[in-house]
Amino acid sequence: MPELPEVQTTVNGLHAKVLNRAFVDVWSDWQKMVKRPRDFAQFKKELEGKKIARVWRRAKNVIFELSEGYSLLIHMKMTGHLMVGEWQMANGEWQPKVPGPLGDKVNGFLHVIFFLDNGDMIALSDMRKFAKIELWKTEEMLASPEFLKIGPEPLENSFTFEKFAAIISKKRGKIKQVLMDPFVVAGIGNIYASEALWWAKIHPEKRTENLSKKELQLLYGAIKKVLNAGIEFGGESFSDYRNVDGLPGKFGSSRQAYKREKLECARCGAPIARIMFAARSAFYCPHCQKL
DNA sequence: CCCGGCGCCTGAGGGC
DNA sequence: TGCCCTCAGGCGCCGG
Repeated sequence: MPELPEVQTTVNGLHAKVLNRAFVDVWSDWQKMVKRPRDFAQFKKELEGKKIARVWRRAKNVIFELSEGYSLLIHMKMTGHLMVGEWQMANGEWQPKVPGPLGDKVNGFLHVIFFLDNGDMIALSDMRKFAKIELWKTEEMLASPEFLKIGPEPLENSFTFEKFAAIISKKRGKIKQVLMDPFVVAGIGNIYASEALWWAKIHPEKRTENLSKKELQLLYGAIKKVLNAGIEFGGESFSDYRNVDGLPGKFGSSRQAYKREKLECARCGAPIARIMFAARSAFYCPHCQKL
């Protein structure tokens, strides 16, 4: 489940490996992942020959800035991950040319492969096929309503405490749910929301209107802390996430709450609890995270 | 506006 | 061994 740190790790890896390469072909066995243009043949035709000038991230979207004013946007959703390497078709399946992590079972759900002009390939593995691919004119993408309404980037300097507090004060609801809203803050998902609330000692169901300024300050710092740690460790691979080399991230070693149900809280020793709301599980310490 | 719930998908893991 | 159920959850969308 790639969230901001996982997407950033992917972007960093892509940027290092595919800069200045041009797309020469695309293969897919699940063409409906391509949402724009809806027609796959048209998508392929428009993409071919475009050169990668930059790879960047907005919220959880991986964006390839291309030549001729185009951008290729990929959202990996739940189980998607992008890898760079070389694969070949054998017995009706794509196999990595060189044995190694790319051949791991987790990496084997290849549904889209982009072929580059140096023989390298960018492969999208996505077990659950939720990923979304869109080819835009960059200007249209940047001006699109869905892009404009994305919330601030929590790791940018412009994301000040004042801005964060102002946004939260406008939203009513349970803090964890509000944090995960991509229009409130970009890129925080289930894992990092639970982690940030643990560090800030705030109960995930605490309502935003009941948060003190002190709590908001702690939460603001905790968000930056856990996201930066996530990037530093190359992401979290509790589920299917892998980096561009097909390898798992190492954030798991510093997880304090997520998926630690019944294990001891590192701060007070009480067992971590799990509750469900908004169709999602939240993990927290019932002793030191206050409502 | 707020909230909940479903759809999109499929594999892992538990109960029986 | 195998079948059925639940769970995993980003995000758009719909409806009360």
